[in-house]
Formats: sequence, C-alpha cells, structure tokens
Amino acid sequence: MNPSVWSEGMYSSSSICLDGFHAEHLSSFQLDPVLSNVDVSAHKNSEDRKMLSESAYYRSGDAGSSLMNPSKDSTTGHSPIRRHPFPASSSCGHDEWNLNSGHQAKRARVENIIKGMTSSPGMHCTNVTRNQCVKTDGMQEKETIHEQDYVGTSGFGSQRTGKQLENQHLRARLDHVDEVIDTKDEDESPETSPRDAFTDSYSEFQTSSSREYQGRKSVMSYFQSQPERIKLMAEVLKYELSRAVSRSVDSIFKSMPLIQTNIEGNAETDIRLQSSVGEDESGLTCCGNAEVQVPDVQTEALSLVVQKSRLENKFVLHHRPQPPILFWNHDSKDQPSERNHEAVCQHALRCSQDACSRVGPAKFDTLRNSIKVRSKVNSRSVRSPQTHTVSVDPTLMESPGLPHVNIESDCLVKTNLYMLNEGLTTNHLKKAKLMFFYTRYPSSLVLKMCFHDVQFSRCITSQLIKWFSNFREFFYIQMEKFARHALIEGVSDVRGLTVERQSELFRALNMHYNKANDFQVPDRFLEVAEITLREFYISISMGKDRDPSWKKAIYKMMH
DNA sequence: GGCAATCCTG
DNA sequence: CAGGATTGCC
Repeated sequence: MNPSVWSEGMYSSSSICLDGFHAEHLSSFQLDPVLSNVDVSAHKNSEDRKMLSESAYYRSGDAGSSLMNPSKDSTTGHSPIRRHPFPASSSCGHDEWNLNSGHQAKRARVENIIKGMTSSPGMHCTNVTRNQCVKTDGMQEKETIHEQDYVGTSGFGSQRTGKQLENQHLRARLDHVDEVIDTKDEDESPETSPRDAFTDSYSEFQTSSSREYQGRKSVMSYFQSQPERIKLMAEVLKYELSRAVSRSVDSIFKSMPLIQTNIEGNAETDIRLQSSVGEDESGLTCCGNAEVQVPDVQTEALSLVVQKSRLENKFVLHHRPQPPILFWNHDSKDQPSERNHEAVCQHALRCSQDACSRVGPAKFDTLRNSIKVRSKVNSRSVRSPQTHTVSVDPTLMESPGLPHVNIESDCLVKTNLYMLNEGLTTNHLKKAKLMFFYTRYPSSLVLKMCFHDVQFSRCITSQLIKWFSNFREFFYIQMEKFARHALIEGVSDVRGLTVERQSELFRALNMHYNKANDFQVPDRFLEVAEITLREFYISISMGKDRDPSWKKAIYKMMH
C-alpha cells in the first residue's frame, strides 16, 4: 500500500474514538485549569507526578460540572464550539441540542410522515397554522377546521364515512411508515440505526422547547381528539421507542460501541482522539464542531516523551498542558448521530445506575454471578440477557421489530446495563493497542478509566498490564532492530534517523498496533518513536549494548 | 519479601 | 499473547 495514500486521506472517513474516554467520563471530568499548566518534569519523581495527575483528575469533577454547564452554552447561543453537552451535575440532564440533532434525515422523514398523516389528503393546515389554531381558536375549533378541511376535500361524503375511511387510510399509511422505517433501518448500518431510533423517539418527549416539537405537539393535539388515531400513533411511537431502546441497550453491551463502530468499518463518523498540541490554553479546540474534553487523567495516560531541550540532548517527561481533545471531524456527516449515540450511552448508563439503586446491589451481584467469567480474551462482550431475577426472552434484546416492550423488559434493560464485562475481549485488546499510541505505561487508574465497561479484578488488571508490557516489548524490539539496521547501513548522524508515516518502522508499528489502519496515529507517537529510535542508535553506537542492562536506561527515560 | 517490569519461551 | 523466570527496586 502506498503510504502516502493511507497516511492522511484514509483517516478522514473513519477514525476511532477511544471509548474508554466515554462521555460518562468525558463529561464528568475536566482539566483543572490550575494544574493543567504544571510541568510535571519539575516534580521530583514519578510518584509526585502521578499524584498530581490523579489529584487533578479527582479535583476536576467540580470544574467539569461548571465548565460543562449547558446553561453557559445557552448564554452564548449557537456557539461554533460545541462541547459535550452532559453536565456532570445533572444526572438525568438530556441536552436538547444533543438529542435534537440526531439524524436529521430521519427526523425529516418522521416529520413528513406525521405531516403527511395530518395534511393529506386535502389537509392544508401547516404547523404554523395549526399552532395559530391552538393559540387563537382553541382545540375544538382547530379540530373542526381539520375535520372540515379533510372531509371537504377528500370527497368521502359524510363525516362519519370519512372518519372510517380515514382510519383505514391511516392504518395503511402507518403500515407503510413501518415498512419505510424498517427498510431504511435495514439499509443503515446496525451501529447507526439504534441511536437514530432512540434519539428520534426520545427527543420526541424531551425536546419540549424545540420548534419542531411545537409543531408535532400541535399535531398530537389534533390527534388527541381522535382516540383511534391516538392509539395508532401510540403504537407507532411505542414501537419506535421499544426498538430504539433495545438497540441502544444492545449497543451498550458492546464493550466499545465507538471502537466497534469504526473498527468494524461500518461508520462514517470520524471521531479522532488527538493530542491537544496546538490547541489554545483553555483546552478548547476551534474546530467549529462539537468536542469533548478528556479528563485530566489523560495527561497521565499521555505521559509522552518530548524533547525538552534538543540542545541539551536530554529527554524529559513533560506534562502536557492540556488534555487531548476528542472532537468531531469537520467532514463527518454523521456527527449528530454519534453525539446522540453518546447521549444514548450516557442516558443508558444513568438509567443503569438508577436501576441499581432501586433494585439493590445484592440482586446485581446475582446478575453478575450469572455471567461466566472468562479469563482469556473473548471474541465478544459478555452479554447475559437471561438471568435468575428477570425472566425475559433473550431475543428481546436482539429483535428490532418488536411490537412493544413491556414493563419487565424495561426493568431488564436497566438491569442489564449495569452488568460489566468480567473478561477482556478482542475489542478491548484493539482498544489497548490504540491506547498504546498515547501511553506506554498506563497506570491502573488510567486502565480503569479507559476500560470502564470491565469489572476490574486483579486478574483483569494483570492482564491489561501484561498487554502493555507486550506492546512495549514489541515497540522496543522494533526500535533496536531499526537502530541496528541504521548503523549497519552507515547512518552516521542521529539526526538522519527520523520516523515518518512513510517509514518502514512506522509501518511495522502501525501494522502491529493498528492493523485495521483506521486510526489516525497521533504525531506525538511518531515523535516518541523517533526519540526512542535515536536513543537506541546512540546507545548501540556508543557500545553500551555490551552492558546487559543497557536498555534499562532507555526504558527509564521513556517511562 | 513484595511488587513491577523485563526477559525468555512456546 | 500468555506464562514463567529473572531482575531490580523499595
């Protein structure tokens, strides 16, 4: 493959969000502005640095809630900078913008469907006129207008006959709606549709202040006078809602929805986790789109090595002034959908917590115990829809065409959401590899944060640490290999050793950590690789490799 | 001795 | 990638 081809262009359509930096955390923790500018290299040892990062991390909760307060956004109107809209302080806050900005195409479709049901055949009352009807003339007159309008233009004769036929017509139309939606959903990727459905349905009830909803509200008001149609509409909405819920829950059970979405090659959304180098001091990007701030813990996770002073030829750990920014790519067509997916996840997680508090920990322990513990890497996330405590058809969670979801299933939904993976999956491995681009030595705290869907145990922690140990091993082996190769080839100046995206070394690394090649490897990683390569080169050229522990100095430096 | 990381091997 | 051995630090 031509490196120049894949280096940039390929990333524009599908990149990765490390789901470990899930909205739940992203919204909950913010970089402490005071601590953010501290140069960790000034601290005497790594423990201080770690404590600093962690204290910043813990302290950042308050800062986060204030920073992420949507009321601030509302004061600025439609700011070009869209932050992740979930305030840490409002456990059940559902940002109108986030939910409202779901798939507009589908929304428009639903709007058209609703409009079509009310305006055709022969209905001319637009949203505006309907609102005016409600405002000025009251419900009864509005109904009269609609009925007269409808009957008058449909030519069905008497009003009674017209109603019967209208009901028939509506039924047929609703059937068609189902068909259209089903067909559409089948065409859509399985990752995108659940959010849409959920978002559409959910936002129907949440976005009371939106203009669209006002229009629909008036439509619903119109229906309220007609029990038959109410029933039909209720069925449609219930169907949509149940399907959306089941799908969104299903997506929750996927250990890394966004990772999977992108790695599996189904998503068009480009979510990039990038370093914040070059961003402004506030940690905000000016990309003009929504962005999510990564908790300060990331600064620890991204304890990348930078060259503080090339003149001194001394490499030190340098605390990054800002956390990396998770932002939405400008070119993404599916941004709202992804954001809403985050919203769904966020909401679902809150629901799970809510369910936990209501059902009690004992029951959840039972649920968890019902899951088989897997010590090895599993190909799929642990999912156990059937439990001792709640007996519901397991296919419930899979079937997109359920006519309805009952109360028990709702309970199940919330119950299952609480369950965590008790084993690491292949997707966790993929995720860990991608994390390696940012951190070579993740602390257990970082691991817990990034693998928040995993129930941590000593075994899990050890396994993750072992993974990173293996990653490092491979990394250093490559470094040594290419350093020696450079010496053999007669490279005399260390400055001639560079790691570019086109270089063979990078391709080897990329092949190992990012085999699918759908992740934009951060430039910082290339810098680290280059620094390490040069260190190996220098050590070997100076004959330090005669010392059995010659690598340790490099390891220590890179730590 | 405990722990963490690397080294070695399969 | 995982398991066990080894090393080094506290």
